[in-house]
Amino acid sequence: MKPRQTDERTTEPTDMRERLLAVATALFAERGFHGTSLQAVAEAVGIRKPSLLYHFPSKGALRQGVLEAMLAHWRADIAAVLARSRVRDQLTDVLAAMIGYFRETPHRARLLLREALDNREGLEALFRQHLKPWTGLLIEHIRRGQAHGVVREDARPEAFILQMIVLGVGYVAFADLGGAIVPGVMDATADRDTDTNLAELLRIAHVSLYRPRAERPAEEDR
Amino acid sequence: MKPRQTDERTTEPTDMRERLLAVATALFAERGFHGTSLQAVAEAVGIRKPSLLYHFPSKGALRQGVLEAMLAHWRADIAAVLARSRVRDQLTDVLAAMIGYFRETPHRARLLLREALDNREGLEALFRQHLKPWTGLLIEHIRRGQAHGVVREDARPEAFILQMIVLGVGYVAFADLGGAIVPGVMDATADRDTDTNLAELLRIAHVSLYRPRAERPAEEDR
DNA sequence: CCTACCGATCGGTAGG
DNA sequence: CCTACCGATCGGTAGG
Repeated sequence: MKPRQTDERTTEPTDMRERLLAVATALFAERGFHGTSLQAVAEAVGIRKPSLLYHFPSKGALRQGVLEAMLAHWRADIAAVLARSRVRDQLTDVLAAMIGYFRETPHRARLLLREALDNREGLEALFRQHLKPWTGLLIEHIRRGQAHGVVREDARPEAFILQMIVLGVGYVAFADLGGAIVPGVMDATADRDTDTNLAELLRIAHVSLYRPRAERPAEEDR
Repeated sequence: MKPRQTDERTTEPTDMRERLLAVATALFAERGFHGTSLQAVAEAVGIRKPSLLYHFPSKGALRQGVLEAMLAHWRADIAAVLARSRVRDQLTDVLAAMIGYFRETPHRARLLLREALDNREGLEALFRQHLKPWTGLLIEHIRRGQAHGVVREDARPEAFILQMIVLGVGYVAFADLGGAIVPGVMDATADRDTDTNLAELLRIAHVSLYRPRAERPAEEDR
């Protein structure tokens, strides 16, 4: 929204800002906000600490920038996901797409969890603005599904979506931890088990949301 | 296992250790390991920092102590939960009991998530020792349920348990964040919605694990 | 975007 | 369990 100030004196245009955001995102995600020093961020992009502080006047401002950049990506990407998957019977497609999206950059899932833990208020404010509208759409879709007899009547739309977000984000963030918790998971080939875990997640979502086909009313268009 | 050294010169016996662990657990959970200073821990129990370092020779040792104390509690409490709920049809009882247990001390759920994020190896080692045997029992129980035709055949026992742990811990840790994510959740009375969310979590678990009663074979004892 | 520098706080030690 | 103290690093500023 704010017109980004371009510094005329610099050789390259200010994509330095974006490089800093990318590096800070990764470091905050892996080591946490308090576990990451400005020095470490600056070093990773090849500048000095005071130069970083020119782009972001404080460490808190950097955090805010990281959070806003992530949410901005979501706005676009979630819209794309929702548009791509024609949601009729397959609301779980949306979930699958979300998880796939997060799996490409597990950074984001971990950063999200961290911020939920130690920056609750800041995250809440951003969520309310950027995420709530989209979850609202999904909830409404579930309600319509219930009216059409496709979705189970005992499902509580809001609570269901909330649980699926928790499950999806948590699953991605901790995908590699499975073997330590449950015997037989991820002891051997990692990819195979990751697929199994993902498939199970989607099965849980699907079974707990949709009525069995046999019990559904005859299907029509729309 | 290690015989705890009792300091003869001290007036009170060394329950100072336990007070330190309790306070450190709370602070690590709320502010994170890197966000908590030894000074803050010492201050909270009313001693000086070097005195803390007498009980725990380093910050890392304190973290380890906190983790081990938590896992030790689990060993006992999980056993109690498993013994209490006669698991026949109601494996979700175990889940409900677990969540109830965590809800009493949300500290533990948050601490667990934090450690999973920035102390992966340390946590893995502890899990492998203390948690895996219990999850193994649950998995075997699910398998038996499948053999008896009570549990859905498409459920993958290991992956299911893993997802339920992620869901349970995540739900407790972020219970108060729901309103910011999903419209209509926790906008009004918090307790009411917490119950709704919990009920939905249990519904999801139950529906996705058990076959509908109608489809089950005639039930016999054991 | 840099060098030079600041006070505060960090985890930890010495020594009793 | 304390006082006294350490070097290192923290986030941030001055000034160019």
